[in-house]
Amino acid sequence: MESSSTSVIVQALTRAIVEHRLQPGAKLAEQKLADHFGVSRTLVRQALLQLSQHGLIQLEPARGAFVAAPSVQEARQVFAVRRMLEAEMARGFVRSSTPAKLKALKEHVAQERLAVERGDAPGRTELLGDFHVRMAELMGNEVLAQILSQLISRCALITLMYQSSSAAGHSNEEHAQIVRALAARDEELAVRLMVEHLLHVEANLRFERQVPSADISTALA
Amino acid sequence: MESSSTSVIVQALTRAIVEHRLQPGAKLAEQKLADHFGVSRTLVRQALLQLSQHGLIQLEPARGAFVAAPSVQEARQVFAVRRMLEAEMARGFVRSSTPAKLKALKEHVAQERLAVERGDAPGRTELLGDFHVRMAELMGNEVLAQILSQLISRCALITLMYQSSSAAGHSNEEHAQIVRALAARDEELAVRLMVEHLLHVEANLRFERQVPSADISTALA
DNA sequence: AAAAGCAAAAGTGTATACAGTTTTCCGGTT
DNA sequence: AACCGGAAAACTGTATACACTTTTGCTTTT
Repeated sequence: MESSSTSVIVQALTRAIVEHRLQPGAKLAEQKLADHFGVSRTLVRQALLQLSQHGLIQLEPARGAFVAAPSVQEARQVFAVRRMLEAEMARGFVRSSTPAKLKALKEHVAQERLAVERGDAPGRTELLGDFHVRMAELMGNEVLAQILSQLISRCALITLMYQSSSAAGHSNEEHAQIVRALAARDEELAVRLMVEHLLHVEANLRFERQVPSADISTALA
Repeated sequence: MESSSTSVIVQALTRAIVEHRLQPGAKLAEQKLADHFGVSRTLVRQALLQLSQHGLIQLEPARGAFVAAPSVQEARQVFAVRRMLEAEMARGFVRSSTPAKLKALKEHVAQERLAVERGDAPGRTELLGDFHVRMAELMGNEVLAQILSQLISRCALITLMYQSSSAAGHSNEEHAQIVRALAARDEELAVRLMVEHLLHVEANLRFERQVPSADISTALA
């Protein structure tokens, strides 16, 4: 089993959603997607099923697939889980860190900085999220990395819905701080910085703001 | 979208795998499952795709679906993630606990005890796992509850593969201890007991033991 | 008798067909 | 002019069809 075509579609749609080229609430018609990717509805449906499990789209019976529009409550829950995982991830990273792993993280932060300075919004968002996934991967825990990867995709969608006043540079600086703490092998500092970083990101979201939504039922929800 | 039939199949197969009625490595032929559930292969394939994402089955291209046989490494990763999530879950539970929530947990532990005393192996395994999911649900974090639910299904499979010398009664007693700490609103104790509980469960697994596996490639892996 | 080879059977991967539901759009009514 | 109603179009949910791959089992060969 396992079709490579399906995962291509999943990745393409994930990028489109996370980069905000598909706005929350937008309808994803199966036939149109099938035409676009040059495959049958069968494969599109498999991809949509996966995306719904990742929390990026919502499936409504007999109505179809829509880009997810996470509620404030859901957004807070996602961030709460991220704090749980990533605090301990920082601790574990200190314990299993090597010069090579630290170098990889430092280089990633440098790339983030370039994207921020370049004003490259999509690349910036992707790199800022990937920092956290990269850490999980470097720790060698694939289970953690996969879960985190999905949570961070959802966060990207959330961040773009409740558009923060672009704290991108701030995030990049905090990543740099975290890496310094990891390099110093200061467990408690690394954990604290990570938790505070995630709290900052969440605090910068403007939950009061209503996003113009693609369909009425979402707007009135 | 969203077919109720698919989730029925997912649940039925999950139970069968977790209750060890399907042994690791066993082949899951699509047509046989389709006949058994009285549906077409289409729905079976949707279900298998979901189960593979839950880590309960493995899909091999053009060869089909097989009940997962988690490696020792994967088992340790799953437990590591559980410790991350559940330590902080215990802390959060103390902060948001109410008499009603505590009562629900106490009753659950009592049910576990009955199943242990009754010698009801499948019911016991399910209840011991559900304790952790129930906690997440009572905290009101659905994102956490869903992730934990999947991790615990994987743990049930792992536990049955690396069959521990039945520490079921021990687990039940530790659950009771945790609930007492939650009732006393002792955050640090609750967190410590939870982490130790998970370490005990993991420590009781006999990773050296090789499970008789259903097919050769798995056996030789 | 064991091994290699090949044809038939079984199984997976993708596309298509079809039934049932939802959405759209147009004409009639108030 | 706004609203309601119904037929047509579009779309989803499930089953089936078909091409291609893997497995099986028998036959042939060494």
